[in-house]
Amino acid sequence: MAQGEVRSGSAAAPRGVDVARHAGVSQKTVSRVFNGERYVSEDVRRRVLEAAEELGYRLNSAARALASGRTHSIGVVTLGTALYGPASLLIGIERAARDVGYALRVVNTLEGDPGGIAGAVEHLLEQGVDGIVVSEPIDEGAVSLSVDVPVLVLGSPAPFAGPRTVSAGVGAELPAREATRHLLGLGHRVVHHLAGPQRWFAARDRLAGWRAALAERGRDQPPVIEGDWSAASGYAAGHELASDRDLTAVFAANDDMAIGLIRALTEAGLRVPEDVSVIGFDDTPVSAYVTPPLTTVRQPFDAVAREGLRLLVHAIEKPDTELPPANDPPVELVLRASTAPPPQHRPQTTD
Amino acid sequence: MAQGEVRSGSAAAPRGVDVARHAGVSQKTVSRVFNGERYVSEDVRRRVLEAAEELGYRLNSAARALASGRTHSIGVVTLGTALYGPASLLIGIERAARDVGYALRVVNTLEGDPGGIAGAVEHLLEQGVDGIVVSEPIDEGAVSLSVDVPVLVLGSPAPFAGPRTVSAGVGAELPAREATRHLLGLGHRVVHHLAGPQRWFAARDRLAGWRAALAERGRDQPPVIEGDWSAASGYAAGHELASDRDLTAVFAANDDMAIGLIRALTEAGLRVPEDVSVIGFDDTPVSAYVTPPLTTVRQPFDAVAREGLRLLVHAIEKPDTELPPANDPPVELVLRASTAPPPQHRPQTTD
DNA sequence: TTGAAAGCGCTAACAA
DNA sequence: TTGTTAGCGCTTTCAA
Repeated sequence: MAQGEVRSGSAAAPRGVDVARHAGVSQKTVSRVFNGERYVSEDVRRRVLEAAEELGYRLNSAARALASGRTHSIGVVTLGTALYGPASLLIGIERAARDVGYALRVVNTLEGDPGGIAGAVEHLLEQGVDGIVVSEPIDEGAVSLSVDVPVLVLGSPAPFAGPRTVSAGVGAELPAREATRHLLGLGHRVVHHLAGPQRWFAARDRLAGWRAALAERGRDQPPVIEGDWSAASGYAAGHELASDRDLTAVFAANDDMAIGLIRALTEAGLRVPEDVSVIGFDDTPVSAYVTPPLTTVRQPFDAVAREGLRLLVHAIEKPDTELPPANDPPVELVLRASTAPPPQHRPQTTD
Repeated sequence: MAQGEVRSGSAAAPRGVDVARHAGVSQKTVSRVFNGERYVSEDVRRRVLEAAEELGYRLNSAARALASGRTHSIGVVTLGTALYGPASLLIGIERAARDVGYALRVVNTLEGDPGGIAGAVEHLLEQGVDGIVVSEPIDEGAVSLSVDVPVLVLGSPAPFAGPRTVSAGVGAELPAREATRHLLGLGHRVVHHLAGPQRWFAARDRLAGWRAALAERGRDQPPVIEGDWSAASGYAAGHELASDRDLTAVFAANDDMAIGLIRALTEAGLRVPEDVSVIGFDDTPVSAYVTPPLTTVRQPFDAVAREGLRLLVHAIEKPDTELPPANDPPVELVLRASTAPPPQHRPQTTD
């Protein structure tokens, strides 16, 4: 194993003045160099950089923040991060933030946390951030916040009204509708929905898309079963649904639930997709490799995060100019083996 | 939808002196109240709190950090966070950190990033952190860092030597050995290993455990196949392994690869567990619901994070006292349906 | 193109 | 128990 060595700092950290003295310039000039300001001669810049290197100088971000009022950091409120969606969004946000020179502060609010999202936002505000991202929010009723920085809401139309609130990745309804249409197009007369927890806006959108697809074909809407995103809840739902003689197709609000659902159906003696078709949502990395490989909806998490951050940074850095046009990245239906036409031998009524 | 309202800040944020004036005390007293210091009369405390509430006062953490030299925040370097393990660790870290009053700054270093872990650490140091967590590091050769804060390395024996380096969750070898033993105990003569990427220390530990289990029984070690943690890589490996007539058991270094592997074996006409037993590692939330439900090793990510943070915070706050004894939380073998005795009909040689 | 001076809002050290 | 004073290391403003 390659061992790295860590030089533990001994004396106090060098400051800008130390570098300045070393380079024979003023402290302000050091500041100029490190902020990439204009009006620094090439010679001076080089000398400052050398001196800084030699002393192991690092800008002190606390001092910088205090003097400038800007922290160059963005706070993220995320829920249930171990879920594939939120985790993927977080990665995308970090990436995009770093690319534009912002650091990330993270607060993870699990459902049921005292204070909820509002508390998490408050916490971030105390830490000092130039902007806030609320990733995949849930409905916590009326929330009143005193926020003086721009807020980006990811994965739902902004649940907080506010002059400096932007959003991205709000397009879950349409793909949910398409997923349902896909099943309908295969010939299924009824499509059941295994919904996500309805406090999540993302879950509501999917439910709405499903309803819309059924409505446009004039189909009945069977009762909705609500899960909690977990495979375990999908499994429980599957046991319930398996007793329904009319069951031929289910649209699950995420892949994990779809996987649990399929397991339960399999245990009940139903084959997927021969007896029952199942479609998921998210396209997690394992979804293509479960049995049967899951037909699902792929979400462009990275693109959503990047797009959202673009808007947020604009709102931070050019507060008085208009927002650039939003272009939500496209969501994609991924056809695999868990969906098929309904079984022939089942009784079929006419329209 | 319940709409929250956001009161956008208008004037400049109130400062400690403003609160002080309002409450008729000195600024220092306000500071005392907000830091929970002793020697503040109940009456004064109440007045200060009321004034602060009224003005919407919030401590300015940049000023605090500048004056005190402490940021009350911890930086996390994490790799490929969408993986279940790292994502779970991150949640645990955030939780544990918040519980002890620390905020979190996150840098996500993907494999192949310029600068790698060292660059990420440097980045955190610039932001100002009181301690650093390196979660599930990979081997990037000799790394030389000038770090003057304590470092916690999660999931591997510290790859950075250093006076203020602690570690937790380093026990992957033993459970890997037990997983292999389980297969051996079932009667399998050979256990193959589908390894994780060997730059990850976590993957090396699992490989070592597998080797150790085979060695203690004097069994041959078949060639190791190396994946990249993904189900896709497990699938590719499965196609390779399926042609091996002797294949009856595989220990995969994580659940995702195990799932891909099973898919490939299934496609090759091999049944799991009747023909081939497969055991995974991690116990992701879907592992119990794939077909067949996966026998695996459950990692106590939350406990590991909590334990590690306990050590880190000790190193931060009491740098001169001895570390409390480490107690790595236990890892647990979860028996499900993907493992069974080897097929009877296969030719069996004697020991 | 460079520099000097004046804070940013807090905590530390000391006094009262 | 409370207050006073002096920085923390930068950026801002203004002057040279």
